[in-house]
Amino acid sequence: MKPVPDSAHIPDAAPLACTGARLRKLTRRITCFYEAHLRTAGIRLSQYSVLMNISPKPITLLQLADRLEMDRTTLTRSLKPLIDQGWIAEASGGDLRQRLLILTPAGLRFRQRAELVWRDAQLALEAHMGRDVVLDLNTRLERALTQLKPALADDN
Amino acid sequence: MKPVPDSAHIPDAAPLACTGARLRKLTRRITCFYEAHLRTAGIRLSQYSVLMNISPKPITLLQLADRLEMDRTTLTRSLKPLIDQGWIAEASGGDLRQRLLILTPAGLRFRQRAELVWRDAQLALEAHMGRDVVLDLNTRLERALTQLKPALADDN
DNA sequence: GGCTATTATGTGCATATGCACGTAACTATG
DNA sequence: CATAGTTACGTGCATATGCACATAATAGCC
Repeated sequence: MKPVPDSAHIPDAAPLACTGARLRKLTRRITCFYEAHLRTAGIRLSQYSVLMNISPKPITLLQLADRLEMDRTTLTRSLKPLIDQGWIAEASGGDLRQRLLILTPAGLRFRQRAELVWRDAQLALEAHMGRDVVLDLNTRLERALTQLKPALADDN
Repeated sequence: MKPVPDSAHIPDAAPLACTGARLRKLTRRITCFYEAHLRTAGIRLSQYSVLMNISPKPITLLQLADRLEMDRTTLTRSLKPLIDQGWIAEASGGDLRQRLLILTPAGLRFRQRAELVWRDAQLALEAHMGRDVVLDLNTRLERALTQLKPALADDN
């Protein structure tokens, strides 16, 4: 039997290796992987995410940002190229403060093409890393996302 | 017994939900979490990573980038604030092409303080998400990193 | 010893990221 | 209905990220 470790000298609560650094590293690599494919469609991974989360039904910028769980101001800037391309447009509604965003018909068509390319990328990733590894990773990411809810803004 | 699925209609190889999008989302949240702590030390998470991967022994920019597994040009720019703060300096060596980087004594002192703050952040993350979840996540990230080696630059 | 291939690095460009600050539009209240 | 508070948003700033392109220094070869 192993002796109970002396918590004063071998702290049980020693922090794990930096999760943040690992995450960033993996995100860099995987983003590169996806974008190597998506480049043929002329779109970035984050832009693809935006397109997949918008529909012809108007949605405000804030709502879209919430859905994507990204910073409002980041989204503002991410929209520009998508609007320039004509894939997303603005509808006018009652509240003059809000921007109502919609997926245009051209955006829908483009999205369908992009989806095929994304699919290739995802399958290539699964083939490269091992489908079970990717599946497993997805599960853990999902769990982590559940455990770490959006920053509940310290506005209290 | 379940019948063998008809692969023509229920493709067994249907791609998983976008791993890249999840990763980016989690990275955003976790980076925010760390930085909320690191802010008190006046440093960014990525800068902290750089400091933890450099020593008083000279290392070239390319070697450091390889060690951090980040793009060379990203590192170039990340170094600026660290050099401005006096935490990292440049030594001159034989090959005039390369920048030899070293951790300064001030950098070493700062790093020790920053490490305490990082430790708080990591422990807080573990407390918030559940230590087992974080441990598990770390394991999967590590595995994924192993499976997805750096882009082997298509320079062949 | 020169000419060429290779190597180490910087920089422009286009996003991605989020905080602090500022502003216009809407709402609630007296 | 005027005023104060709230809400939805944009923008400046400081990085983060990586690709394409440019350049200086070194190495190899005849």
